Amino acid sequence: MEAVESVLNEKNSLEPTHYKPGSPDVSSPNHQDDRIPSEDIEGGNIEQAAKPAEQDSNEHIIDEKSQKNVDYLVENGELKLELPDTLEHEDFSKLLEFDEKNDDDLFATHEILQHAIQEANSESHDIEHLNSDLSRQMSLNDEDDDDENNDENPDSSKLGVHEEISRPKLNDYKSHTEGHNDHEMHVKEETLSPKRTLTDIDHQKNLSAHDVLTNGDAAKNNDDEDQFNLKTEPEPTAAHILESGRFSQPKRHDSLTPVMFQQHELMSTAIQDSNRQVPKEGSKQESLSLADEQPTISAYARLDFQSFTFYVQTLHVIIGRRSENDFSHKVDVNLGPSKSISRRHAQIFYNFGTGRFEVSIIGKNGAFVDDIFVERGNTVPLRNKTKVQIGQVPFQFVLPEQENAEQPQKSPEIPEPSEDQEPVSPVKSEEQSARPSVPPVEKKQPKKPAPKKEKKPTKVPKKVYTLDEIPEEYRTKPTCSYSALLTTCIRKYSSPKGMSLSEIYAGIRELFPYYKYCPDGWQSSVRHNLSLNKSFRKVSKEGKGWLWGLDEGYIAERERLKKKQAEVAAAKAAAAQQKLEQQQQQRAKKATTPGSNDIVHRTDTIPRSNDGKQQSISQTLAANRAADKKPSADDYQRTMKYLQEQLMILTKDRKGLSKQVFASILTQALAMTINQVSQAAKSKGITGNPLTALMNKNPQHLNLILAAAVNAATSKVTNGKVKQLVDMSLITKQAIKPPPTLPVKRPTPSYNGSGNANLSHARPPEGSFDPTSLSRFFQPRQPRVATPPTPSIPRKRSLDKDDESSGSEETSSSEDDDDEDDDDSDDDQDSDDTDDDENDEVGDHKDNEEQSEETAAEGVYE
DNA sequence: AAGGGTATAAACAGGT
DNA sequence: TACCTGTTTATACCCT
Repeated sequence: MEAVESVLNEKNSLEPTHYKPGSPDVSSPNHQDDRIPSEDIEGGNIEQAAKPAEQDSNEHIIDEKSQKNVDYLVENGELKLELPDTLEHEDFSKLLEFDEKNDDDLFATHEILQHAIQEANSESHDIEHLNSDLSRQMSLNDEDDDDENNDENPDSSKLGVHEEISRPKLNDYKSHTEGHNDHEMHVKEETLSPKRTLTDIDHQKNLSAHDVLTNGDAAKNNDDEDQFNLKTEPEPTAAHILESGRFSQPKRHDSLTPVMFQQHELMSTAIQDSNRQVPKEGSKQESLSLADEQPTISAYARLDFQSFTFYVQTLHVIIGRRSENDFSHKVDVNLGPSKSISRRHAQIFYNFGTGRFEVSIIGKNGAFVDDIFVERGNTVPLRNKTKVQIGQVPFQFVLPEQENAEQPQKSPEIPEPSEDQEPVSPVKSEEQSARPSVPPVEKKQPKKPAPKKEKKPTKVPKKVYTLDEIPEEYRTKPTCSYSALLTTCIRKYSSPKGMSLSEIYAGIRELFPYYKYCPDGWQSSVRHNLSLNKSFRKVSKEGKGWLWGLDEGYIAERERLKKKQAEVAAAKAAAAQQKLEQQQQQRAKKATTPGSNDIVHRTDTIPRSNDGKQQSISQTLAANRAADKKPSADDYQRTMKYLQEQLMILTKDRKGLSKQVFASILTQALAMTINQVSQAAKSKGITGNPLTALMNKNPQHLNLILAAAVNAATSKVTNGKVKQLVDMSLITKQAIKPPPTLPVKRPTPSYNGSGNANLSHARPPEGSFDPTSLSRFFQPRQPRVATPPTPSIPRKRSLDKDDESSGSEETSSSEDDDDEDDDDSDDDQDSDDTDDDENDEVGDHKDNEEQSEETAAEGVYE
């Protein structure tokens, strides 16, 4: 308590600088209505009073056209800054180039002056100012979205007392022209300062140690007026505060005395300090015609945006995004609706502990301070002319002291100005920590011990996102390969001249935001791919790099090759399967031979189906039953021949499809048919050659299956452009070439009886066959759920691989082609969904897209 | 088990 | 000089 008392007696002061409002008439009476009556505050109603005040009076959209209103508002200090809606993109886009080179231009727009006049204002947030520190601390932990309430509530009670003191009064601003008043105000505020200190101290109690290192120190040292001296600085390093050596303010400022900012001064200083363009001044002059007569505006500092100026008249300013009708949260400086800007993106506040203004980055996208990226949760000091960029909106923090260097320093305490624009280093400097306290004097004279010639800390390390910061859907890496990624990207964004590497990077990030958040390294892979994968070629040279494009020829060739391989694979698969079945049949046959009790025995030898699983008893039995069936090298041949012929018959009408496409369709259809029939039979424990059996027994049905497969394949291959090649409605009536006479007399017994769920429809004669039932065979392939954790984006392996896998072994036959199959599970379960038989919808857009992309992108390095 | 395809990382050279 | 771009090499993993 002693400390508190002493603090209260302190003569620290924090006073705003006085600016001349841009508006001509300043004469209007103070408009205190919107301000929180001190009674309320003192009476402990701060919370109640504060909120309405914030919402109602803090934010007014300035209509540049209604100068009158503006003036009025300005006068009353109510005016809050908000970007004109129209400013949004185009205007901001100019600011994209914010960097040293463009500083001048950026800040040269004449609009600045105009806005300076109109928007000099913001005031109030009384409560907040008081709490600057506290709210800062708190907000650091805040999520972007839950905001102000959290900030203010907790402390408001304590703050209330200080409120009256710290709150700048508009009256004062007006009377400024008479230098004397300044003094008065100054004094007035000094008395208040101590309370702030108290507040700070109080806050400290409530804050976790790590949150308030600086303040904590201050509290300890508050014995005399120097309580805020740098003594407390020693370890000002709250985890969240990053400062560069040069920023380290050796000493704390006992007070922050406001300086009068006069418009004309601003202009001139601006010109000389920042090389601002005269034109700007001119324009400003226009609007500031009354400059001389105008009262000054008290402000601690100001924020120079490209097209307006915001005067920091409170000790706590929230910068963020607010949509037009959203008054749910307070924003002192509205940066527009861009989603890249958080609703509460940053807050500027005066840190009594360090005696300077600081900016805390609250927004999840971080911000740039002097071109250095500062991520959320960090706080950096603000020096004169510190550049800040939030989203795409840059602005400059300007301390009056610097500007009015000529003027007698009213406030030696104001954070030291410095001409240099050295960037803030995210790394804490040794200097700072090493230098416990520096006499106020020091602070002024030597620029800074930091003779750093440092240009810029080499490179800003990319922000490392925590999981929470990454949108859920962008946390997992896309499953598609880089080559697919690149192909897609180039297809989508490239101009005929190609895309530069950086454009490709950007395109990829755009396509897959995952790459916005993931650590760097993928770029290397991208380059590697561009170089090695022949799908990509250099189109033209630009600057130091090339513009990249696709080698469509190569890609087409690749595709063709792939299809070919797919065909071969399918054939192989079919052959393999056939062979297998033959073997099984042979064994089964043997098993049935008299005197052999080796049925059981055989069960051991045959037992494994291709998938390596133990054959079930029923399978074994089925195999045994089929044992007497004639081995079927012939069958196989015959069946294949039949299928091929039927395919040709069914697809007489090629609907203009190219040979290549057509071949692909046939291949896939054949593969589908074989796999599905075989699989269905297998799943029922049927051995033998179900295809042959079906062919023999019910060719009509087989044709239906074939037709459905053709349509599915067609839709798939053509990406839905052609839905069906075969008219299913006619298929049953279509002339069917009779199956070749069989050397084998009887149809596969095994198939005969039981049939399987899928084939069961075949039992009844053609007439009763419901083609719809086939649709389930050819459902569009679902993205493989099996592929573990990585979801959001499609599967990864290329088409050809899938094709191959389809044929490889029966195990996989069940899930054969990625593209054509549907999972087994589907077979039995959602057999009769609403699919139309004929148009088995093959894949949704995405599926198709991906497929084609992947297909095209199929990357082969050599 | 071998080989192909792909992902990563890194070294290096040349350009800006 | 720092950084970007492009090439090349090496290694590892997965899949067929």
